[in-house]
Amino acid sequence: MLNQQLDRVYAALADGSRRTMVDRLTRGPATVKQLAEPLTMSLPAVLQHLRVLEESGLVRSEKVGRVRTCRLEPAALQQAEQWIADRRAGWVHRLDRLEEFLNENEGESS
Amino acid sequence: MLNQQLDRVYAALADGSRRTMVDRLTRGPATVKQLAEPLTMSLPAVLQHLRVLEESGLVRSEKVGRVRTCRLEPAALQQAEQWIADRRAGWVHRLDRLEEFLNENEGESS
DNA sequence: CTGTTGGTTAAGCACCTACTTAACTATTCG
DNA sequence: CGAATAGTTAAGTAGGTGCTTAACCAACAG
Repeated sequence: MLNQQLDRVYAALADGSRRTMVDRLTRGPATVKQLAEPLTMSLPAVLQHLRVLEESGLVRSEKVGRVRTCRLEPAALQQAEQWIADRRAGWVHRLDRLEEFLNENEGESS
Repeated sequence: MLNQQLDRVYAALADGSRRTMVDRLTRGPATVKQLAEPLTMSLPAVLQHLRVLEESGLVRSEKVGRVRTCRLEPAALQQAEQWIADRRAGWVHRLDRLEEFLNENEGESS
């Protein structure tokens, strides 16, 4: 459940165009046109990226009149950050263990 | 350059099996066999996941005798964490501005 | 030397992804 | 109204991903 959501968030971030879109949205809401502007691809392609971002939960959008306005959903971003932070924390804790010292110095005599 | 590396790190993390492998490696180095143990797939499949992890820079491995030992490369993990942290920081800054706006216009209508 | 363990390579297959173009809808402007 | 704007849908295509099985090699263990 949560695992699949993490899959989608990381998969969404694994594309430069989508990261550009996310980056733009950190500076405030934007229309589809505005999100497309810095990208060198057709509008339908942008729509498909947007769909990936929405399905990952990173972005939410709402249509008013003929304009769709997109905004960031920081909870999903935080979830992805947290997973990494937790693992890095575990790794740091391991650094304190004697076992590593022993492994690194195994058979070192001269 | 760096962008492609980020692509690869996020793509590597976008798979539950690979995250399981990374998680295992936060508890110390492991052989291919050990990484494969909790996963319900063939050894060649695990090798392919390992290759993705190595190409992303998240994992480094070394073969001694017939045993390949893998360990985490936390720099890549930190890079991925940092990208998100930077964007979240930008978003938080924007929130402050919104809050400011709301405060300035407090009680202005009913 | 022989068998077992740990890993590796190759080939094949079922999806999935990131685009494209063409055609279309719905809103707003003059 | 009619044209321009903003977005959407559909269909096709090239290439990538995540597995599988079969066959294989290299390093120990007995």
